[in-house]
Amino acid sequence: MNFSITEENYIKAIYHLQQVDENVTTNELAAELNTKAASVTDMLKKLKAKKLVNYEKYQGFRLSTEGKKIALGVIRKHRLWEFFLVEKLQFGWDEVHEVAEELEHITSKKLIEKLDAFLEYPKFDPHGDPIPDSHGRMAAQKQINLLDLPVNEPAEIVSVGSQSTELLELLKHKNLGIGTTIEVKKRFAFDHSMEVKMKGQSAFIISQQLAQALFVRTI
Amino acid sequence: MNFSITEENYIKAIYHLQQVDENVTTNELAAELNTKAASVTDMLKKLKAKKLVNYEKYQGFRLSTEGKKIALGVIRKHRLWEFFLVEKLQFGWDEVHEVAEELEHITSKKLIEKLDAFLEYPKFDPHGDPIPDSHGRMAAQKQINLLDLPVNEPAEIVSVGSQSTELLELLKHKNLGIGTTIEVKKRFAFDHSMEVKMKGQSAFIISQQLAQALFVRTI
DNA sequence: GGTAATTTTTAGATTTGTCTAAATCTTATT
DNA sequence: AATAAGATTTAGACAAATCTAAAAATTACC
Repeated sequence: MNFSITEENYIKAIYHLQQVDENVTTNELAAELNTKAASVTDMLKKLKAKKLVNYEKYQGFRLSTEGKKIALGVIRKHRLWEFFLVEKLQFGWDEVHEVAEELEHITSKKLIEKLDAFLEYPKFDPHGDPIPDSHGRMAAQKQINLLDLPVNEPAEIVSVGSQSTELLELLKHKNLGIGTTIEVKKRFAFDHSMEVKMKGQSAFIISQQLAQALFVRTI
Repeated sequence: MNFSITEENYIKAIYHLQQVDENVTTNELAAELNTKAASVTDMLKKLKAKKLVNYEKYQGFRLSTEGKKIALGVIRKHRLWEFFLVEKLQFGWDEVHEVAEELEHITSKKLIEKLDAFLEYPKFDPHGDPIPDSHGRMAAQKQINLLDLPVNEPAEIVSVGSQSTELLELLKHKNLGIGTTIEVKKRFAFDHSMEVKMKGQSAFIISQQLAQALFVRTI
């Protein structure tokens, strides 16, 4: 079956919200999609009729098995295109999100399989997120939040918590990115800020908000 | 300004019809787009309001200068993507049209410039049609119809007159394609069929309809 | 030049996705 | 357990793009 771009965007958004909390609410989804609760209710009826969500009035909702499959398909396309944009077209990793939001809705199955082969079956996208394979399977990222990284343990940044331009701009400014090696030197309980250090550079302070958006793997 | 996918498809279709006859009619366009004359009239009012067509009720219409610019932009994207699909993703040249119909509507300007660079600024797409540059300029194809090719003059196929799957299937069957060298051996006035020959193969017959769909350049 | 045939446009309806405002349900509080 | 606050749904409207059927304009023809 085929789905509209809007339907795909709803499904993808529900998938992302489910990562945090299995049961998704109307207001949460409206906020995620910059739309109104009433519009969400309308769309949920459609998605329920298509058996993509399990939804009971006033009770919240979650994706059905079929819905998850659709979500993973869209995410696969999104992340493969991001990889293509960065690795082949020399885009910066902080400027590919919007373009991939459009490319992910191209329908050809053959296209995405051939693109995957052309890119030599990458496992992670430029933001460090795993790319689902054609069956929806993806590598588990055993990553922890920078807030939870013990002091003096070098770790590699593997993923960022959001794709907002504001965050990406800040990361660029501080020269932080996927693959950067970083170490926590000191924590300040008052505001949860922390002093961190990159190899060969002097230490600097990052805020709680920023630390929370960064995921690392110890090395 | 930004245009909807539907608007872009109308503009592109008008552009193509104008190649044959400068003044385009409502019915022609409806046939080209597989829609109804009433829908065309509605859209023409919109395009006129946006100053993309010169249109007077009942009088037919043509693209404005601005409209032509939009059309060339869409055609540029379409042909660049076709080139990408064939050269990089190993698609057959007869299976790229539908996919490119979707890709041509991706809006990022930066994407298309980077794609152009990645492909090393190709001048012709896999069907032999010239690719407009970022200013809308394209190489003129001094090509003639196979129907008009003199007997015993070897020529190279540079373009096909339509992208219909029926035509492409026939070409594949006969092993004809862009770049094929061909020579007319004999013409039959009765049905305008002709005997042609490819280097190292025995001659065979092609119909008027097929010959009409092939454009060649003598060598 | 008047009528017939054809083309084009208008009028009114439909579908998809959205909105605001009002109604209804759930949850939190006392 | 009653009420207030908050979340969710319904009702009714709107814009984009489409359709069918009917009206209007153009063109073709005798």
